[in-house]
Amino acid sequence: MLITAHEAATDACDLSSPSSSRRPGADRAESKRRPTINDIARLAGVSKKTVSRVLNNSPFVREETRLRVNALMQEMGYTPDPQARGLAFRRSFLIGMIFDNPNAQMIVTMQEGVLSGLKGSGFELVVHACDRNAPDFLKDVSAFVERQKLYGVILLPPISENAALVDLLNERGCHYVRMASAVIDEPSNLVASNDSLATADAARHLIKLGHTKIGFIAGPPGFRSREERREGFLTGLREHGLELPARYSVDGAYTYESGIAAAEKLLRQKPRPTAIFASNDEMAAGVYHAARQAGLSIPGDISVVGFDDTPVSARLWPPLTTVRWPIHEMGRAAAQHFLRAAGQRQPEQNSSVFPAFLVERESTGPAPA
Amino acid sequence: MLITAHEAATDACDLSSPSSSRRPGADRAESKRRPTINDIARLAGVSKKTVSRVLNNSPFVREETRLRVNALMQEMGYTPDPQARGLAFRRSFLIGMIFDNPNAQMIVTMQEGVLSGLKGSGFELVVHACDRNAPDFLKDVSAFVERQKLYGVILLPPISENAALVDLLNERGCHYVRMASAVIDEPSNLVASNDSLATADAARHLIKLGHTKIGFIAGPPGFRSREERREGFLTGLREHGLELPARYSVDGAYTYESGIAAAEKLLRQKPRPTAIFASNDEMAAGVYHAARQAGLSIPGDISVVGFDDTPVSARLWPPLTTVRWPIHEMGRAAAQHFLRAAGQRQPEQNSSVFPAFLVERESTGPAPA
DNA sequence: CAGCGCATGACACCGGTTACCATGGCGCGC
DNA sequence: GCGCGCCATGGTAACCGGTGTCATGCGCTG
Repeated sequence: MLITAHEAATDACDLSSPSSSRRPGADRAESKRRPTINDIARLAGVSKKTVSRVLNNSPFVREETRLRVNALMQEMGYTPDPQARGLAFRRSFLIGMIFDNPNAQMIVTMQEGVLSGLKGSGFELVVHACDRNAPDFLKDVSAFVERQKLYGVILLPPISENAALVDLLNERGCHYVRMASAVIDEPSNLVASNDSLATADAARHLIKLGHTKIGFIAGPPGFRSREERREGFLTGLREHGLELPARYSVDGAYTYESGIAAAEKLLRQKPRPTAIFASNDEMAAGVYHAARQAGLSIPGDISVVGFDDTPVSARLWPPLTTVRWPIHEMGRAAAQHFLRAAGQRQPEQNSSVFPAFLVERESTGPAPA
Repeated sequence: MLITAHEAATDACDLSSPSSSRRPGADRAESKRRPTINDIARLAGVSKKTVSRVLNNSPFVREETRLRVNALMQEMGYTPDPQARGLAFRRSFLIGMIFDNPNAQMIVTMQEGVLSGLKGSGFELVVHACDRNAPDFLKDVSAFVERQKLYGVILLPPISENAALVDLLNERGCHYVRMASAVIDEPSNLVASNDSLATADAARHLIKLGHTKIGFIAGPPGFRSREERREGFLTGLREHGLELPARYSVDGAYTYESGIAAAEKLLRQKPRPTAIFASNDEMAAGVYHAARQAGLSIPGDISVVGFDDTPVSARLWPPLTTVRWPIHEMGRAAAQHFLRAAGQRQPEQNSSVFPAFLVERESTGPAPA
């Protein structure tokens, strides 16, 4: 049963109307009515169609008329009803943000970025959590987009790489932005960071400190970022003639626990690596744990680098050297993508890349002799 | 300018219509139309009004008719258009979550809880960040609620304690739920934890370990949780005949940095406290930092207790003893509050308290001799 | 047979939009 | 100099997809 049960207040036996459970002054109902387009039209002495033209920036309105109508709207505090507008447009003014992601900080930061970009535009942000492994994943998302007639959709990693989902949105003609860790296949409707470059920097940083035995903890399969960070890291190594032997490369799951397990495995290798790059901060925190258990000091015995620059990374001891990517800015960019689509401005620049970069803190130091 | 610019596609010079920038197969427009209430009515051989009655669970529909219509809706994959419904209801089916809160983990967990409670109900969650100190704070929130005709609003701490905002919602007749750290003044429309009880437990825990010189880092003014946690802590102390001398009580700001500063101040006191309670985990992490700088071991030289049980607390070393409050469940409860209002079920139980409790980890130990 | 309750339908309406038409001013051709 | 047609502008009706209001037909009971 998908439908909410609204006992029909009139048809039904009217058991205590929904809204009036506690409303101090419900008598001044008429006076507090929101102004409608008809009110504005009447007061301005024009037709509602003309007001509508003003709202929609139609060029066929005399300047004087436009000014008069705009002033009146301002004065009356008029804002058009998004539902009525959406009904006629066959499209709502809602942006959906769809995610299935363990990284709370990333979600909130992204949200803030999108909201700041959307502020004052009349668009609102609707969040939607989902489970990309559920059998009805596609149906669920599709129903959400369809029902709400979303104006646009923001896909967070890893579901931003779900081809079936992207196809579905394309077919439906729904605006969308994919957030990704690299410019992937088809670069349209994409807001991306360049994880591989930053990760290569991380590798160079370690090499410059004299490390040659470097362990790598990869992300889980299914994440584009896993590949980007891995490739970038290998690139950084190869520049200096280094390779990544299989025994120094372990898979993780982007979780604390998986970071511990991976680090324990790496620390058992002979010779023991003198540095470890973890593909995200959570796993780097796991490396800290494992190093402490093994009685190793950071960075004296072993250097650690993470990725994400979450608050955790600065709370660890010593503070973690990690990679920061500009999530907030990427969120703003996504919002602006939709505003451009709505306002028809510069439709050409609909893809953008935001650089990630290494933040050097105290978890990396010279390789021990 | 509040209004989004939609160049009128017909009136205007039609510069490349908004949506059709890249749509593979746009010809089968008619066949893929979503079924409307009229379609269902026609196929069922009833009027649209009767279909509407079925949708709204009106008791005045013959059982046979209801079944027939329901079956047809199922078969056709019909879902009512929330915009059209909302337009007629003068109320949307959107729940707004309003926050001004630094705690990302809390926001995401709350969101997840709300979403899980809302799932399948037809309601959607719209997030709205705000700045409670901005001059147009009230106007901004009010405009949001008004424009979207929100069905309900969830207020996160600390703005859940903003009396002006609550009044505004009451006047408007808008459903709302306040999230709080205690049952405050008027307990209606409230979902709360009982911070004071859990904090008292924390105090007892430390006392049981032999601590008598206990430092306390309070939250910032303006947060109800500041008072609750403080009161609870004092209660726990007094049960055992202890007091909190002024020199052992410091204000913090719920941030890492403020935790460091507060802890440094406490550690300078003579005699030095052997335990510190920080009113949230971020500040507890700050205490770790200060203790490390002072060359003190946790919990050997000093025990630390936090509050929130954020992921950070388990990543610290040693893992932090802290208080967990069931944010996820509280979010679900908030969602169900609105569903009850919509479905008219048990309208009496519209307030609920969810217990917080101490999670003992390894940052607390016997008081040093 | 009046009167009542249930089940249903006709119709206007929510607040915007589009499609189409009416008007009035102006430039143009004769 | 006058009539015609075009373009800019604004009005009207229908529509988007659901609701509320009220009237109606039916079978019952008293």
